[in-house]
Amino acid sequence: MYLRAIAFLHRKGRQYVSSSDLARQLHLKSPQIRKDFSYFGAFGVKGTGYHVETLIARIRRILKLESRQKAALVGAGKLGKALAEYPGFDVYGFDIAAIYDVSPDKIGKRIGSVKVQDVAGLAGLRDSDIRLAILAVPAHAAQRVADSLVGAGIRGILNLAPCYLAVPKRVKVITIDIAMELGILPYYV
Amino acid sequence: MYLRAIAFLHRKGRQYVSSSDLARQLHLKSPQIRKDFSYFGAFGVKGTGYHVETLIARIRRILKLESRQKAALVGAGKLGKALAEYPGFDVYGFDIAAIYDVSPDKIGKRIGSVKVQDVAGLAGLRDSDIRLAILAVPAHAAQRVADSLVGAGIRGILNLAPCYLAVPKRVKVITIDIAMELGILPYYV
DNA sequence: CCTTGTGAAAAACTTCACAGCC
DNA sequence: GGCTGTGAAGTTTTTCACAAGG
Repeated sequence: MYLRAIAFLHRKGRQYVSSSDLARQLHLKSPQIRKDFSYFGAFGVKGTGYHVETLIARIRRILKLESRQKAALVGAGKLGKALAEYPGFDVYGFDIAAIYDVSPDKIGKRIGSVKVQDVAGLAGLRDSDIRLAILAVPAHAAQRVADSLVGAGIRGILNLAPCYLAVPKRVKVITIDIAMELGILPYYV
Repeated sequence: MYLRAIAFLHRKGRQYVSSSDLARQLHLKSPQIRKDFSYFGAFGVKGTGYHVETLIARIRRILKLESRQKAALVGAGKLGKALAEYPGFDVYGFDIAAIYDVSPDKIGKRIGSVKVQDVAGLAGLRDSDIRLAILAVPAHAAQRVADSLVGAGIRGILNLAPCYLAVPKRVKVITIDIAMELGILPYYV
């Protein structure tokens, strides 16, 4: 979250940022931000703020994002295609290095520069250096694919299907349920 | 969140569910769930659990989801198109009732049964009963569109662009930054 | 025996306040 | 004057423990 806001300032050529600047932008209180940053190890400059580039490097290291990482995408439907060509992953240093689908119509086609492979071959991920996967398949197929991903040595799954996934503890799952997020809006209006 | 899990049980024909069942499924502790439900007003049956249909009705009422709601979609790019045809919104009772884009290539075309309109006409939303919007435009355009939406009387925005939006307090914004979510996975693996 | 509902204890998080430094 | 770093205070959230009911 911080990374996005700070990277934005960095692109605007900003050298230093103060906790209260960030607080305003992120709708947080400034001591909150200082406390968070102090967990990273203190490196702010009193009277000036935090050095933007140092801050970015520090956060990247904590998130283990120093080097570019590869991720696999499973599901080349409309959502999958949109994600495959989404430029936003680049900011965090991610490359979509493999794409899988069940549909024979899609297998063999290219999305960008990546060829769509048969999900049946998911196990082949074990021999690659891909340890993250994005799941953009229908909910009813999600658990099955997740099992294959786990079997293929995947360590983290970003699940776009509206369901919970049962996985071993060593695998981290983050679920984004877009419809659910929309569902909580009426509560506030 | 509860709604998704409970609706799932409902489709499987389950009549009652206990707090510990849900806890297992949602990776929470059972007293947590009982406490949450008790805020809704207690209606569990001791020794049996909660009546699934009553629970769904109760949650829908709290989230103001009793009747179907309309939402506008701004941005008919790849992501926008994927969302427009995403069946998941239906579960929560949402209809995508209007779609907007800037591109002349897209304006006038249909996505599903909805015709894409020019964003310049966003203000026309004021005369409709649409009070929620989904924003699927590039980050650099998001604030501008958000301003138009606010001007058109929109009360809630689901923002898919990786940026913060400045809006009046009466408007609720929920931002989903898919790349950011992927970005926190390496931290855990 | 299985469950809920809830007060009390514990933990986590947030905010405040201010000393110290540029 | 403007800002960081941090202990202390305050607040919210989570967990525990258990009485009471089907």
